[in-house]
Amino acid sequence: MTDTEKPLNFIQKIIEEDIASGKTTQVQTRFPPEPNGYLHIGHAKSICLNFGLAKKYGGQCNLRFDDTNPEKEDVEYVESIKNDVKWLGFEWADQVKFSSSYFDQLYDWAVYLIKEGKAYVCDLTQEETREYRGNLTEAGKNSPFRERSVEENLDLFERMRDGEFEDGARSLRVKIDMAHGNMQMRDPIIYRIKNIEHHQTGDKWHIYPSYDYAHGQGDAIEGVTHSVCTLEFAEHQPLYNWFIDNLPVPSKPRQYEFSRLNVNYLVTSKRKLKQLVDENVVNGWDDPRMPTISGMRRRGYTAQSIRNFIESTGVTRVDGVVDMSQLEFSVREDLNENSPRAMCILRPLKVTLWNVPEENSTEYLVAPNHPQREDMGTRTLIFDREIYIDKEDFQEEGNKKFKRLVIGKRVRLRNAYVIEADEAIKDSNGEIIEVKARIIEGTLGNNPEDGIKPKGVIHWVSAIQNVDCEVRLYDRLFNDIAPDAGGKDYMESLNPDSLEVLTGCKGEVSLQSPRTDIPYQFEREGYYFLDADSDYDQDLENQRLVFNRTIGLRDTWDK
RNA sequence: UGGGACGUCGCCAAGUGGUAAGGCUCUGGGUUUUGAUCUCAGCAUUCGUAGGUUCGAACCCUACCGUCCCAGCCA
Repeated sequence: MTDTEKPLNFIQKIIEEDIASGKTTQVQTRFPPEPNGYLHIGHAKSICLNFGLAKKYGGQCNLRFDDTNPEKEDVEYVESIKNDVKWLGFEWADQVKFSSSYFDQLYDWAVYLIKEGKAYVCDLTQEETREYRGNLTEAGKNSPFRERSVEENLDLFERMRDGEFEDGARSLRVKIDMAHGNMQMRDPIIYRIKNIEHHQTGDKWHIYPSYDYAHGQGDAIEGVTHSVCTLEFAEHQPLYNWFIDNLPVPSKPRQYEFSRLNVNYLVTSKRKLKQLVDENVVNGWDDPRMPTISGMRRRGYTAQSIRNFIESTGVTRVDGVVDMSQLEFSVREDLNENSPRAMCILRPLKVTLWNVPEENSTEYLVAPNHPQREDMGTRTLIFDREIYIDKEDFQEEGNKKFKRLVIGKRVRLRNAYVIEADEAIKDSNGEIIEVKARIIEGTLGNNPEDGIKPKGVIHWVSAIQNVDCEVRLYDRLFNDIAPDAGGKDYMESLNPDSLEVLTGCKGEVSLQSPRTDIPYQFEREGYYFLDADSDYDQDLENQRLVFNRTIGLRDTWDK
C-alpha cells in the first residue's frame, strides 16, 4: 500500500481518533443519492470517499436511496445508479437501502415528537410559512398553530397520513426557535402532504418526510458512524443533531462535511445536464461529452482513472476548482500503462511503395501490443505495396520541425520499414491524392546501411487489407473555463465543435474483433474506445465499427 | 452589528510554534521505431492584508479584506 505515506485527510483523521478513543469500533458509512438523475463526476467523489473510508478502516458502506420526494424520482435512476457504483468498483453492504423503507419508523417517531410537545401540525400555506420564517437578518415569528394541543396534533397528523387533506394544506413542523440565526432551525417542516404514488411504497403514503427529518434517522437506523456529505449541508448539522438528541434512535451518527468537486470547463448540476439532454445538445445522458459516470464510461475513461483522479484531488473544506488537466493526466496515466496499441489512419492518404514487387506483395510483420510491456504479447501487421498514412503526415516540402514524410526525405513506418518519398500525385484541384515512395531495403528492425537515418516515425495501415471504421472526436462541451459561474448562461458558451465525426478511417486488421473492455492506443493519435453504436458481431461485410476518442496523446510538439 | 464556513505556487494539496512536502500545469536537458512513455533539472525568502505575542509564527492573538453557503412543504 502506497497510501501509508500519504497524509490523511481531515475525515480520516477524525475516524482514526474515534477508533483510538473507542468511540467507534466498526466504521459504517453510506452513499445516499436521491434517485432523480444520473450520477456524475461530483458523485464519484462522494462514492470514492464513503466507500473508500469503509474499506480503509475495515467497515462497510451502504448504498441508500434517499427517496423521500417521489415527485422527482424514478426506478430508472435507481438502476442506473446501482450500475454506476458497481462499475466504479465498489460493493455496498448487503441489500440496497431505501429511506422509504423507514417510513413506518419515521412516522412513529414523528408521533413521539408530537407527544413530547416538540412537533405540531401547521396550517399555514407555503407562502405564509415563508413570511413567518423571517429572513436572513430578521427573526421569524411563531406560527399561530404552534401551540395546538397534543391531542389535536395527533388527530390532524393521523388524518394527514390517511390522505384526508389536499397537497400542501398542512405540514408537520418541529418546534425549535423561530428567531434562530440558522434558518434551518426556524421550525422546519418534517412532513408534507403529497397525494402521489411512490416508486417504492406505491400508494401507501400521502405524507412524505423531508430530507432533514429522514436523513439522520436513516443513518441512525443503519448504524452509520460517520455521515459524510457536502458543505452545503453544514447549516443542517445542528438540525441533524437536534433529531438525534430528541428521538430514541438506536445509534448516534455524526455528520461531517467536505467541499464538493468542481472541475473547470465542466458543468455538474442535474438540472443543467438535463437541459443538455432535453435540448439535444448532446445525445443522451451517456453522451461521451457528458461529465456523467455513464458518459465517461462510454468515452473510455476507466474506473481506475476516475478513482485515481478523485484520490489526487484530496478531501478538504476549501471551495476550489480542479484543473481539467488533472483529470486528463489520470486518464492518460492509466491508459498509457494498460491500453493495447494499434494503428489506425484517421485521414487516409494512399502511398504506393513502387519498389515492392506487385505479385505477392503482402508481408506479415509482428508488433508488440505495448512497447514497455512484454506481458501484453504481440500482434500481426499486414504490410502491402499500397498503404495508407495520415494526410497530416505528408508534406511536399517540409521544414526543420516537420519530422514526417517529405519528398526526397526518409521516415520510418512504425513497426516496419524506412521509406523515402519520391513524388506526390495530385488531382485536378491540386490536392494530393497519392504519394509514390519506396522502401529502403534492410531497414526492418535496422537503420539504413547508408547511414542516412529517418527523421521520424509515422503510423500506417495496409491499403489492401484493413478495417473500415468511424471515429468520433470529442472536444470540450463548453469554451468557457467556468460555464455556469456567477449565474452565467452556460448555453452561450457551448462549443459548436465539440463533436467531429470521421468516416472511412482505416484500422489495422487486429481491430477486426475489437476489445470492449479498455480503449486502444492508436499510436501517435490517442486513446480510442469502441462505442456502443458499433455492430461487429455480424458478417464482416456489414460490420460497423465506431470508436470514440477518449483523449489524445499528450502533445508537446511545437513547443 | 443575521448565522455558518473557507482563504498556503497558475490549479489541487501537506504542514497545527522551530525556520514552506507532493501531484497537475509550465520551462529546459537526456533516452526513444509513438513529437507518447520514461528520465534529469527548474519553478513560493513566502503562507489574504495589517498589527501584536514570542528567541522564533503559515501555525497563537487582534483588526480588516475577500470568497462560498443558508430565507423549498428539494436533496
